[in-house]
Amino acid sequence: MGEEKSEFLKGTLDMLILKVVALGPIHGYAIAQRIQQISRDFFQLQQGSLYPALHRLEDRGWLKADWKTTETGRDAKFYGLTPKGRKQLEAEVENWGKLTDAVALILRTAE
Amino acid sequence: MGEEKSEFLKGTLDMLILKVVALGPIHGYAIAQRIQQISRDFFQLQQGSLYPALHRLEDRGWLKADWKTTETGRDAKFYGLTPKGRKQLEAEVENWGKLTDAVALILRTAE
DNA sequence: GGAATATAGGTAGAACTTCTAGGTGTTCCA
DNA sequence: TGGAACACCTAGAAGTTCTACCTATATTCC
Repeated sequence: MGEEKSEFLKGTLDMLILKVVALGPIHGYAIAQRIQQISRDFFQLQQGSLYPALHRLEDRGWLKADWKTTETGRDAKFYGLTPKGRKQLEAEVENWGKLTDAVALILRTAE
Repeated sequence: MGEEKSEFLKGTLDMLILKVVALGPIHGYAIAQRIQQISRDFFQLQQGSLYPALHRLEDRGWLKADWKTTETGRDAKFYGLTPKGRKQLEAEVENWGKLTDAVALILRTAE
């Protein structure tokens, strides 16, 4: 009943992943950590959301992955943005701005 | 290919409906029109999204409906906010603020 | 040495929302 | 009288995200 509930990503997950990847090559596990850190723990990205999302973005040609070795000697898939992915990120950011503007218009309405 | 695509509500639909209903008793068809008008056509709420959402909100005890007659002499279900619905709206607005703040933190990050 | 924890990858299936595409009937106006 | 706008609705598909699992390796602590 009174339990804490995990936060919904509300359709922003793809954009957030693209943005974090745009900062430089990074592997999946670190993407989740970064999103959580930067958002000050608001987003707690579960692996069951993360990996399907990464595969989806790769399938669409927005991300490209290479197996490399991390600093700590582990095998990990490093993701990078494709040119298509960069355009997609721009489009999503623009649309996010329009969406939040539209929501703000409605939330500000008073009778 | 180059066609216009309908806009996603990205999980905001419930909040938007609750907000519009909070402005005063209103029937479903008019809710969709208002959301579209106030958002300057950004949101184009389809009936197949609208009515299931209204029933969902009513089932959860956030909305209450009464059949009445419109000014133009038609039967319509007028929706109003329950006390529970008002609390839910406040909670959703608060969470929306936190969500957009968290997204903004990530989008503003530069390497 | 052995156990626990953190790191790193993943899948399966359910739950939920939203969309597409239909359907019914009424009132108004040309 | 016939079409557009109004007003209600459902079914089924598509898509995302969640819960709950799984594997394996490196590090740290007892």
